[in-house]
Amino acid sequence: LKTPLKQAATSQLVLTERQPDCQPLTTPPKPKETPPADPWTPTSNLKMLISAASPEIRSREQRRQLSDSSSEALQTKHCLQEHLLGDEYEKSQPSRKEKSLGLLCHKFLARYPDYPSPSQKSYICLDEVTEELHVERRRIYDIVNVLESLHMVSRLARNRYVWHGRHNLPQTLQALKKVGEENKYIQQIQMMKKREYEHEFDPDSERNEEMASSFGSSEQSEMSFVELPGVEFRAASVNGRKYKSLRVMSQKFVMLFLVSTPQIVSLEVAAKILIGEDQLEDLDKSKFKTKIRRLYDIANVLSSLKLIKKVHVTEERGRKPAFKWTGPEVLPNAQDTKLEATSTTSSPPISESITSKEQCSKALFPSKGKQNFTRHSSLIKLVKSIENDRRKIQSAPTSPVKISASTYQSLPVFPNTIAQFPAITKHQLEGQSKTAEEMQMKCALSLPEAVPKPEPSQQPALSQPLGVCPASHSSVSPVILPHPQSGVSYAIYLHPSQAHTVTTYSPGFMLQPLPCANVTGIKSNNSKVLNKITTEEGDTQRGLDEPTKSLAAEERPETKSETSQRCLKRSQALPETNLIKRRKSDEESLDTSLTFFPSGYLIPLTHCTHGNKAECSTKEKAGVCSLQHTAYSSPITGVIPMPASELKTVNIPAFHITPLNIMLSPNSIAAAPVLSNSCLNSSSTSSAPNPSSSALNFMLQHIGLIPAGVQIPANPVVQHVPVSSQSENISHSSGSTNVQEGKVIEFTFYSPINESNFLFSLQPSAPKEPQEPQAVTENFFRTPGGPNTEPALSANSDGTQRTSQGALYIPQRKLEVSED
DNA sequence: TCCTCCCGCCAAGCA
DNA sequence: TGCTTGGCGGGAGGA
Repeated sequence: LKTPLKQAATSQLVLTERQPDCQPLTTPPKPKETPPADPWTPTSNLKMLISAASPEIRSREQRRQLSDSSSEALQTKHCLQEHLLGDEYEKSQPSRKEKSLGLLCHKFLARYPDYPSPSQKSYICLDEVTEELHVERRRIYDIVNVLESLHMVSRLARNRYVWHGRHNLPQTLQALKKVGEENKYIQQIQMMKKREYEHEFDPDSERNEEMASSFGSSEQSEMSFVELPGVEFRAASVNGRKYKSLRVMSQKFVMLFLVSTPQIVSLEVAAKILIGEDQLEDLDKSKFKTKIRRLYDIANVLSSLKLIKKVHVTEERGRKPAFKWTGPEVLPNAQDTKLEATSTTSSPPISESITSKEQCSKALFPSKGKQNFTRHSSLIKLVKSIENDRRKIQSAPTSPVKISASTYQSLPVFPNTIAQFPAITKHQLEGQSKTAEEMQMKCALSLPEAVPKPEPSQQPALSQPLGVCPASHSSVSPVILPHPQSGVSYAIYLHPSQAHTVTTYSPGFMLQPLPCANVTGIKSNNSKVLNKITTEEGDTQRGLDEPTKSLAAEERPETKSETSQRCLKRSQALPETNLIKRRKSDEESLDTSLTFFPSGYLIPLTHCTHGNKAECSTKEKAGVCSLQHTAYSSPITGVIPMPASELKTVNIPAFHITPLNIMLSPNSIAAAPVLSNSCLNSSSTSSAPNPSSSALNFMLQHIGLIPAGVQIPANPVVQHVPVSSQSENISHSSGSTNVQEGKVIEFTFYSPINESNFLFSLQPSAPKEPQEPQAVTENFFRTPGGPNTEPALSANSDGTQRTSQGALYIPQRKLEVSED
């Protein structure tokens, strides 16, 4: 940079030696590094000596100078510019992007035709390529390895490859798809997601370990390179490294796209699956990172080949990088190719052709497990008509939209698919006016969550192992509340934030996933299942969003029109889908079409045992198991769900109930039927005690719905809970809520004793007076006999007076309940 | 801060 | 033994 005059004058040769160093693509100059006092580096010194000693070398250098004169002039100019602009030099260097593997791959591919004439083979000489593209050999290997995995090139000899172009691509892709199916990548993806959710909730649970082991065992352990006949694999390192090579990884990566629907694979999932094939247990961060790095390498090349395209999948836990398959559609085993997959999997070959529909059902009904049920459309109609009959029996007000929405939300956790399940199944089975593509899309959209799902209607849901339920779906965290005095436990279903408070507050509390109903609304399901996919270009987004929208749109009207039916269906599935989906974004997603209204609620754990379909059907016969029995057998009962639209109206998002106030008096505990949570594992349909008014009253008193003195007559059949005349207490203690913003809250209440569901409507007895939010909350959770124990209440299980009598004014602002 | 991924070390394996 | 091949991870540019 600031060469001393002395040296500049010393040797023209040295100068010319240095000038080419300015070339960006050769050895970068390091002017700054040159110590001003000693510009003679050992290298230059040596070169000068050699040059001086050998005329031949000198003349060669001169020739090179001449040949490069033009570019040199430019470079000199460049150098001068650098001198002038100082650290501008660095900017003149090719940016990182310009050196990207993707761009390099583009350059590489541009050298060869996509479909070379078979008669004249193109050969690739690595030396030439590296020289012409001005890259390191190492980078070319990255490209060539991926191309090799697609049989677009094959290695001929050292330094020498043959270019096949895209001739073999269809065959290769088909082979890869086949192998991918054989390797059950779909299941692996599902398993992985499931595991992920479980892990999020319960990182050290045995279930996770089981899952991990099953995951590890289910996948192919030593899948090797998938070859095509005639395109043999002649890697330099045939053994050992072959199995870890970028080639194999690339093939697996492609397989993931080919087998999954939609053909979108996130890097995270891909990396985990690829690691899982080695050993999932040793999944450490560095390994994961390395895998991700390699996947980026592969993805870059595949992107250059226009086989995939980068997208982003927005999930509840953030934006994830993913890639979407944009390559040719691979028909599922349309024709049995003469492909030879050298996979060592023992999976039997797939003989039958798999239609997209079948894949769909495959994804939704994984073969393992007992969830492999579908409901025939006729059954759906049957259920519908039953439900209609029930509606007729019940008065119009008894088919509350709100409750329906809530019950609809009280969907299984598994939700996401379960939520759409009936619709999907219906579509699948009826297949009316739906194209196969649409079907596929639907399935696809539900795939991300397509863990093995139980069919709601056809089996006693409680027989479902708890472990199947991904607890982490729960939006409402069930908190097991052990009570030392009674030796029994309660489950409180809380919003995560509340749950957190609880755990913070009381170390004795323990967050434990329970098989409880998913209280999240369908929208949240949708939003999760139908991950919002955004491409960088944005075009794909439209395309992908559309099905999302359409599906969501399809769901919404149904929510109203077929709510009852869904309620029925889902209520039957509740026991096993008792996990309440946990979502951090619950509050944020209140603008969604449906959501639930979180609250704390004490539920004796007996619920999980008592509620089952058998009982339900019994009740149904008796005309008691109304559509509200969505809450049936589910601790969800305490959750007060509301459609988001309504929440919007009353600004409920801020409604929080601090669980710290949920205190049980020893007396009440003693009075309540409580079982240890081991009963949760029981699938027995053990008969509940005879309907007991004391139990019912206990519950009602505990949630502050009736004063301690009020007794509700026990009757398995619908009861009208007398409205307390003392309900003014709660209203008078309030202070801030605008009457116009008040809202009727309805919710179902399941009495494990009565085995009945009760529908409650809450209203302030004096709507003119604003209510104090805290008072409301307190009354919700106070122990019997406490002050202000009489909230206005009308409750019945047939709901006949529900809307007309009950109205609780929900405070507009956040309810903050101080510790009691 | 996290995502991306370039870069080059260095070991395995081949000629 | 030198060269080719490629696994691997540090760390830097970019978003």
